[in-house]
Amino acid sequence: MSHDFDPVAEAQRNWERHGWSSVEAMAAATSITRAHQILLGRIDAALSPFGLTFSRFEALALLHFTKDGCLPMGKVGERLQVHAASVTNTVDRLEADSLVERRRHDSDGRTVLACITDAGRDRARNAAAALGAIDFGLAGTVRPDHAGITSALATVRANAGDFVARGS
Amino acid sequence: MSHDFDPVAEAQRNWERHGWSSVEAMAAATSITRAHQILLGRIDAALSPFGLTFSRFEALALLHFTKDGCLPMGKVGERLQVHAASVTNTVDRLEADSLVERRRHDSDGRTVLACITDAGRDRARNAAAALGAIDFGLAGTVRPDHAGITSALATVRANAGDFVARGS
DNA sequence: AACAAATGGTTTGATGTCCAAGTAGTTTTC
DNA sequence: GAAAACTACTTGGACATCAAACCATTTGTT
Repeated sequence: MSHDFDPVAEAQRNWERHGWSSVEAMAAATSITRAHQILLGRIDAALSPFGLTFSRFEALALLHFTKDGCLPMGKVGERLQVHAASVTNTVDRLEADSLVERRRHDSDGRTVLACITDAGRDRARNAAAALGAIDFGLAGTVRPDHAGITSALATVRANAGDFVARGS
Repeated sequence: MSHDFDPVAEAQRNWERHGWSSVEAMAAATSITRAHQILLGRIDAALSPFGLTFSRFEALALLHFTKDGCLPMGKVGERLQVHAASVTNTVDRLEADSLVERRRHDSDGRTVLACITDAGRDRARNAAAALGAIDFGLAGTVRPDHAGITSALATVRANAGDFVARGS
């Protein structure tokens, strides 16, 4: 499975050799891309026994965390940071599996609520346990690394407007 | 654009509240996913004027870096860490744009070589400059952060077999 | 030689993402 | 109160990815 070299280091050498700019940024971006690919592969593998993908799991968990298990489609996309069209797609599949159901909003006819079902809650709990068992694809790294990763990427997310960086 | 809260911190609170495990790993994984999403969006936006996506650019750059501009399809997938079917798709599009051309291998009839054209080299150089101009989507972060991100993710990649961790 | 196994690519089908456009339903404005 | 503007969601199109099935060419075995 392993290579004779580190792909990122190799890319760095090539960029330098050709005099291309922003080598450090390139390495960081490539690392993020690769890490994402690795994690997503492991996570989806852990979730497949439950008939879920990471996207669907995230939506399911989000609904599970809400007060009454419902959330307007738009809010789901906002929280998960995905396009509205993706939410439609995700909820379609979850609904086909009876893990979520669509309901009309009482006072606003435009709004569609996605509501988690009891089966959905069970599925979410079991899937979450499965993800915990593989440490979200990060098994093999030690705990301190988790915080290191999170904080190293915090600047990137803050810069994109994910949250307002505060003094504390 | 920014939210009232940090989505990652919010998720962390929810996981803790429900007693779900591996909270730190979840936060790290979520951060990686989100950072990837942010970067890919910016990178693809910077590349679209060139008619390229990040995938196509990566393939083009890889070929540009080789000795004679050619590489077997399989090697491309290996280096870029993508499925063979994705390479076929990517090269199809690059070829349609005359940035790459397929050639037969001299001694092995099974092998197909992807070779970058002169137009492909020009496009690669210009696109690389455009990516450098936006610091690979990391503009806004200061240089030291780049190395921090790269090293924080190195353990993840090493653990996945991207490279053999060495003493040095 | 002759047949079986392995290798290299492509094709097909299912997922997932985004964007752009379209359809309702709601609010604003004059 | 009717037209204009806005909001919420769905649909359709373009890409990218992976898995599995399928072909063609080599290589290995007997």
